[in-house]
Amino acid sequence: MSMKVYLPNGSELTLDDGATAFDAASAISRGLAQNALAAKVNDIVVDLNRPLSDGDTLAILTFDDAEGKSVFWHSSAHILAEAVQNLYPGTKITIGPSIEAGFYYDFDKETPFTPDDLAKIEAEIARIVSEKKPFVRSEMNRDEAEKQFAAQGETYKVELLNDIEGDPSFYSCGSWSDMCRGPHVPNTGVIKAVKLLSVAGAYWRGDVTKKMLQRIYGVSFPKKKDLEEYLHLLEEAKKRDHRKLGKELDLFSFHDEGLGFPFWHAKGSIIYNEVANYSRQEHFKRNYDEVRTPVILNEELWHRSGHWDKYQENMYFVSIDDKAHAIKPMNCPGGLLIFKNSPRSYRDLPIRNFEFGLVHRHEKSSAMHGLFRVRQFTQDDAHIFCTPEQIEPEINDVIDFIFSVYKTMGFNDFFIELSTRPDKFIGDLEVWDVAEKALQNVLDHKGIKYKLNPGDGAFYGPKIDFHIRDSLKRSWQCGTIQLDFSMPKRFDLEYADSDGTKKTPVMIHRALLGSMERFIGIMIEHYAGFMPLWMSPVQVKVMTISDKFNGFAEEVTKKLRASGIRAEMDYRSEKVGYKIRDAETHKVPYMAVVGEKEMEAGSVSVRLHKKGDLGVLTVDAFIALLNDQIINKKAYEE
RNA sequence: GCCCGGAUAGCUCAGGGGUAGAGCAUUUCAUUGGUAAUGAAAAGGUCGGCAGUUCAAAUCUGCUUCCGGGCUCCA
Repeated sequence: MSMKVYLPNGSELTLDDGATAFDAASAISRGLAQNALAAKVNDIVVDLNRPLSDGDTLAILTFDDAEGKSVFWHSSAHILAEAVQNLYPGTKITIGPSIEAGFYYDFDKETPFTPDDLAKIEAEIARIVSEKKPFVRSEMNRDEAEKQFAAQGETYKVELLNDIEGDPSFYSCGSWSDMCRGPHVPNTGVIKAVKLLSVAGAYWRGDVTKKMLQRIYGVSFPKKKDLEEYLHLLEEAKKRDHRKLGKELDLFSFHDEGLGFPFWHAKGSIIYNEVANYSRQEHFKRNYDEVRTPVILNEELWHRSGHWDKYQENMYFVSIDDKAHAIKPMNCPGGLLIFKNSPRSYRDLPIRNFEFGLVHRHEKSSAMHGLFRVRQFTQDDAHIFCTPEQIEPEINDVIDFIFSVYKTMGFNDFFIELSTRPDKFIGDLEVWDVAEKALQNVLDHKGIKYKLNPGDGAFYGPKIDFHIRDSLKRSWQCGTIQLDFSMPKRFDLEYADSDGTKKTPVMIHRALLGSMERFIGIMIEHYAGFMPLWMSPVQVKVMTISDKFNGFAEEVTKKLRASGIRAEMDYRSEKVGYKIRDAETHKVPYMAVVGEKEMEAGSVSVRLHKKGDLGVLTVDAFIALLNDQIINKKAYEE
């Protein structure tokens, strides 16, 4: 008897009855059979040795597939756990999933792992891999499983068992086994290269009230070369770290005198101001008005807004004339007071008030991270007050606005999350439902892919967040759009509608870049410090072949600066190669080399960083070239 | 807040119970050189802070501050 299965490319494959996914892979090609890690049958990822049925759709998963990687890393975590229990008997196992890049396993062990331990564990893993032990799936009656765990002292597994419906499945490698849904790679031998990266504490089930476990992070690959490449990539990524580049390029610093409060140096301030100027222009184009609200406001306001209830621990307080005041953690209450200051008509709506709002939040010191997580930052914030009918078009426009700004900044790779009502919220349930639906509608109508994050909304409304990854692929929230029916009510905002009745406006909180600090940090990493010309702190370095041409070089520098170009001259009596190297390492985009020929012709030799000599241009032509790129905010061609 | 690791010159880092090392950067002198490092010299440090052990601590121990990697948190 034979059966047919359907492959991803639409073709069908005829197999003997009882054939497995591995048999199918072998039938397709020997290479595929060699690289096969798992299979996807009717959209479910399963073990390769699982028998197929007639009519199944089948995809063979290799390390090139995201799901293949995930199985590979999950199996690696199993081997890690076995290695740890072999070396450190009495260590309890918990969970060990695959993650975006690699895997981890959480252990309960009396003494924490040391870096030396990691090396030993790696060696034990290599031994297990060399045994090429098959992963064998089995099922066990749950009572029996519980008995076994109790006998082994695997208390965490008992707890996990309680959350499972039906009988649990197990995967064993030789004598070692772990309760697991699977699937797994065929045998330990496929995991050729494993590197344990770090140890960290992690609460059992992510709950602070529970015990802290010892987590080991690792990564693995089917080939040694892949691991080497990955580790090299990691090293390269670390060189892009904005904290490192911020120091090297003299952009910003942090000091013990004000932990978490960034100091913007001259060069960093230029980037900051260029971004802010650009933002202002774009807001102007889109009919926003810029406002400015105070940094300190009395405490009562924060009670009214609900922030005090929820975030007082993260707020700073000061006393003025014996009255309690708070330093603003958000700009919205100030924005509400501006709206409330004048009578409003439906004809005024939507009102779009934009603000570079300087906020302070007391983040835990352990949470701080360069410019990404600070205690003082500036939001490119806006509050849109509108009628219910205007919600969807306004949100639609904001999303377009964000896309446009991110594009100019050079970001195509970001992702979107829709976060819904949290446990601690204000306002009515029905209103929340309407608000969530509105956000979802806009996203759906625009055909935007997003991840749903249930329970992660702001306390006053649901939100759409825009996340961008840093050089180490950690994601950070940047843009945000939050729909709020509660604050306007709490602050008794109203407008006169066309029928003369008073109505409460809807408020949309939104930020495009989010935090200026965070976004600039992300940009520094994105560009590896090679900022686009328009925001480069130094756009041109003028340098002479010898001191004899300093006079002319000074004229050139002056002329460039008179045209608004940030040019600096390197006066040092060094060879031009030295000055070029210096400019290159400081990531200055353009170098203007001046010698005898240039002085006679009134020209400069133009050099672009990373590219090299572009030839000779007259000073005017050079200025025109620069201005074209600056005004149009052009990116460098790669 | 919790777990682990770290802190030596402006930067990157080596060293290690007996008066502190390198490279780069800085300053000075010589050199005036055509697209990623000219040569020489000088200067630069309470080895994060406090206590303890010791004849002697940058080195060992404890505490503490800050930094890094995670967990938790992130309006």
